Amino acid sequence: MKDKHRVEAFVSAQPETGQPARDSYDFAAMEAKWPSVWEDLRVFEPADDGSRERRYVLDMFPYPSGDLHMGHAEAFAMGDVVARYLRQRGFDVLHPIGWDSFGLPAENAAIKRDAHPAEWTYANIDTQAASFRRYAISVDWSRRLHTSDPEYYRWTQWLFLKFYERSLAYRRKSPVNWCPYDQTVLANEQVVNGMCERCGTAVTKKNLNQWYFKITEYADRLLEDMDQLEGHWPDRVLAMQRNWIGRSEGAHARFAIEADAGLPGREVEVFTTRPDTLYGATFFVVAADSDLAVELVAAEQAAQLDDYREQVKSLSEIERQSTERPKTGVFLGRYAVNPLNGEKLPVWAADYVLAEYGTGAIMAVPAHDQRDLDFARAFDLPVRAVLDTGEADPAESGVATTGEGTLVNSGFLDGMDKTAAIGAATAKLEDAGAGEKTVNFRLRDWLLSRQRFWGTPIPIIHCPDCGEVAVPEDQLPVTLPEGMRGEALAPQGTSPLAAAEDWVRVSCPDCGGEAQRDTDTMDTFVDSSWYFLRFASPHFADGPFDVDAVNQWMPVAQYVGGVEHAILHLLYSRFFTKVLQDMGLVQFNEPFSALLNQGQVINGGKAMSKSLGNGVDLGEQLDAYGVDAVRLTMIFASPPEDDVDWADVSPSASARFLARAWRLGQDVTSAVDVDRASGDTELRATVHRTVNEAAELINSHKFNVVVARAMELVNATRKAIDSGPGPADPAVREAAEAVAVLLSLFAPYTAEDLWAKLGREASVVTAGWPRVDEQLLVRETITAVVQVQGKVRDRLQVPADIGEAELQALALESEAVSRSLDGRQIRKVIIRAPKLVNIVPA
RNA sequence: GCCCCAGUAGCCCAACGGCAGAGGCGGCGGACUUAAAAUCCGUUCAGUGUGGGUUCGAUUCCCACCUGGGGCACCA
Repeated sequence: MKDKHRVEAFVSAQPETGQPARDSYDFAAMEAKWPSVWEDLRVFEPADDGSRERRYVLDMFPYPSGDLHMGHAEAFAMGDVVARYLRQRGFDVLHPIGWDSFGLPAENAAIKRDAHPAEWTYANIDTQAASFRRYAISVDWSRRLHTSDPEYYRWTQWLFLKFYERSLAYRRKSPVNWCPYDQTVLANEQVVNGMCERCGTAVTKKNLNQWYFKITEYADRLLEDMDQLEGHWPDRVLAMQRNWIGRSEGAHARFAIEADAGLPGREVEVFTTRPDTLYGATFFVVAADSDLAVELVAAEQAAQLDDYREQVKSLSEIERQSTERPKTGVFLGRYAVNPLNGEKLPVWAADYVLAEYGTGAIMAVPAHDQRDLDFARAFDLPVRAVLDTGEADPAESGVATTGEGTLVNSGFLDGMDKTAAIGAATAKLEDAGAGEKTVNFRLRDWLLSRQRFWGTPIPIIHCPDCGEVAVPEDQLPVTLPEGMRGEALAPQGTSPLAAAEDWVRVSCPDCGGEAQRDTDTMDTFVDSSWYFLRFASPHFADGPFDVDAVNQWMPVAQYVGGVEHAILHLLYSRFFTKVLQDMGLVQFNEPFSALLNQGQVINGGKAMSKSLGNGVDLGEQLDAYGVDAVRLTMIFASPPEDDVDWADVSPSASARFLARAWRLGQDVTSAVDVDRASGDTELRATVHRTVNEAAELINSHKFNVVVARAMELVNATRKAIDSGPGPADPAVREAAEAVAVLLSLFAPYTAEDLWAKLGREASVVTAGWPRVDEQLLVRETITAVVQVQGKVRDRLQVPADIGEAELQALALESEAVSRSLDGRQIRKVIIRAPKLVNIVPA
């Protein structure tokens, strides 16, 4: 760290410095003194009695992966600004904390140490909780929760069963993403560039029987309701969700597959966004890995298809997704009939068509789709352009044309433009009963089962006679089996729970016969999809939450967290909320009204990492500079959503500022009850302007600018004491108290200590936002700018209420103006009294 | 390839369409000191990525491009 030596000097100088009569700024003493006071006063607990308007501020709850790090420090500092501000504004603020305490790392640690995941998990939670207390986040500790507590996950299970009742949870066998390292399945959202999001291993496909949530049923609402979030959520998060949901409008078209060599005729539907190009279809492709391919293939080509499918299966996800790879495929020996023109198209199987998207089959229009064109050129299939875009013929150029143009070679569509042709072709399909307008989504159902131990057991019993049976509500929670630890949890491709034979064996709730528990556990994103609801009534025993409490607090007024959850957690939580709304349990359709993505804390332009050796230890920073200085550094460095580069900031400077602010407290000599209104007008105006502006800045999340304003206020107050109206002026007290309240949002210890130094009683947390006197915001004189053709030529001190004519007259008298006009005629004068005059010469 | 965001001083960053600079870092100078640290005071530095457009006036609005960051991507 570049200013390390300065810091040491600063810190070690603490005990001896200062003039004899003055205390020195001692952050360690403050950190020792105030937490118990706050606890006794219970200032961070909401009254929850309806006496004041409620506001819910929430930080994404942490995963207990060790002690807190710099990233936590930043995120929670941001959330705390909002919570503390709203409290000062008189709202009843709910600001809770809990832990997302199920998950793989605990299990891996347990295997390595021959321990139980709970031991590691709860030890880490204790460590983090202690650090959070030191860090003085203003949360209501009485509402603390952990998703791995049976009293929490019984309700996760209850919710699963409610989804199951509504057919929103179902089990199906299908090819799923499989991580060979973690030995478990992954949701689509957890596969990043063909790799396991968690460990980076290349993901493969496995055909397994797994549980899903039917999130696709909510695709439309998840998309539409984003309108409400517009302007309150970051654009990029909304963009990512839209992208992920992937709505596309188009048409279904049904192609008849001709009967052939003993195989009956049948129909196969395709999805296309370009029904206008139907006449340009020259072949037909089905996904190689789909059942459809096997069903369609003619006997003669069956062996070839088998070989091809084997070949496709052996490819990793990364290889398969590469767009560089040449097109491959096999002819299936069958023909499809174009519903519009009756043309016979050869049917192929290829891996560039995805089984899971659309219908798993496409009509190939090589002239106007690059992928189809690549395929056509690889297998020498015909290319027929049906939209004249004025570009080179795709058959010659090898470049598919996708722009606007006029339809050709297309029968009744000829001469139409693209948009008209899309409508006309779709209408024709509908008339012919061969298709219809439709909307397709990229979003797939959420695969929620995991073959791991440390998670919420799926409350289903498999009975040989009755099939899937829900565990009756009164038997919840289905707790994890006791006594499993260490190696017993090692991944084997099947769930570790399967080895707990006594646990697995149960009697069927329906028939009483011998049955088996489902041995999978839930994705931990299920746990976190409803925790924000539990906080409203964390000890409620008769359901996942008290409906009234939830409807009083929710939706969350301000959610704070990293952008890494842009699609996973946030999409799932939105989905849960909508389902709960449909169940009548909540009265809102979106859980988080506003979202703030804090940036990351990096060091030297790069993410902190062990391998780079550029990690910064939060504990060391706190020891060296104090909690407040670290918090202030995070907030002052940049706007909340930008990254903070620890190499670019100076916590020692933050500490210096805090000390300067805190020292104001010892210079104020007026009594606590002095009449502020009798104070120095100039300083008072500064105070009121600062407070007024700070409020606006916080509303627009410009916390860094608020800190700058607080610095200005401290400077102005210092000047007033040393070379202005002096320490006894009531305005100095007013200013110092305003500093304390402003600081209470960022630097809780310094603020509280300053407040006490000023003779006020704890706590500054509930001191209330200073009332702004509008009179003091009005300036008596103002600097008017005189421009000639937009360039500043003079400045005039004028009364704030000057009239336009008067201001114009003054401006025209200016020597600088006449010099700059240089005899030219005046064409026009623009006046914005009292701030500006712009003279436009002819 | 498509989508989103951002480019202001040596650095981090401010600036309702109206004086480009509020705050801080760093640098420089000074006060205090035997000296240094700490503290305090003062001071330096850009015309806003590029090119157009709208406007009396553009960092701000519009268009195109460049650079950087991020997301999606064989999604029919």
